[in-house]
Amino acid sequence: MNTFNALAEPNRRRLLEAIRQEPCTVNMLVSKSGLSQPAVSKHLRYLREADLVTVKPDGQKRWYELNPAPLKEIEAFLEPYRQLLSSRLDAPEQHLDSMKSTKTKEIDN
Amino acid sequence: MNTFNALAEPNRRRLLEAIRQEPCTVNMLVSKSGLSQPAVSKHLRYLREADLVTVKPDGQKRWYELNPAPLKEIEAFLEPYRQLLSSRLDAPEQHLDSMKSTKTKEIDN
DNA sequence: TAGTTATATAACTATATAGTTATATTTAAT
DNA sequence: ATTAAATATAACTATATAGTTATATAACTA
Repeated sequence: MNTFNALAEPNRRRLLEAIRQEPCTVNMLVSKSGLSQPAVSKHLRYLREADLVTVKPDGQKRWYELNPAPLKEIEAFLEPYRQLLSSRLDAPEQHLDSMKSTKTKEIDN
Repeated sequence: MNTFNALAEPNRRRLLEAIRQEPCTVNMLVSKSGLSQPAVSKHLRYLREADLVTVKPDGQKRWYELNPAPLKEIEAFLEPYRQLLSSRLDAPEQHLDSMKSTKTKEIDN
């Protein structure tokens, strides 16, 4: 599981958010997320595979901690888009191509 | 298709990269990517659904252009990780006591 | 020792999706 | 009018994966 895929799943992002705030055991994450224990364990496996978390065994508990390093890849990907984001973006919603429900195709070329 | 999912697929990231550099027609993207035309069209559909690209019809051609706005969501997600990235990252592997200063540790089980 | 707790994993189901080939649709060219 | 070109989509296959329930494993506890 790579970084992008690991972040693609919303529950996984939430789990990572929880782990970012403080190291968590599986049961803590079960409580915080409302997911079943196997579901959490499975997500944690993917997060481990993506190297986004590390595990510290402590008796029966496993403390999951954040490893933000792989997020550099996302940062790197986003980097070239950043100036476009800041220049184009702050101007509120210029993209008038919302021809979602209308068939009026505002084509000008 | 949401932003995270749209970026999860490597070919789709490559297509977006190409479109970022210059507006592209489908055939241009087929050439650049080596994917089949239906595969490209399918990826473009997801990118459209994620609002990451817009289309400008021009005769039989469709010019696909970048809309970076949805990337703000990724930026927002990454934001809280950014200081961790810069501080922890260069120094390899010592994130043991990252919670001892301000965090209340609420171990409840 | 027996039972309980914490976590992981196996087996399964259901869904999403990346690719394919074939075809439809629209526009351009003859 | 035909034909060709550009693109989209349908139908299909194969794979990944998010969830489930049941079970395995290891560590604690009485």
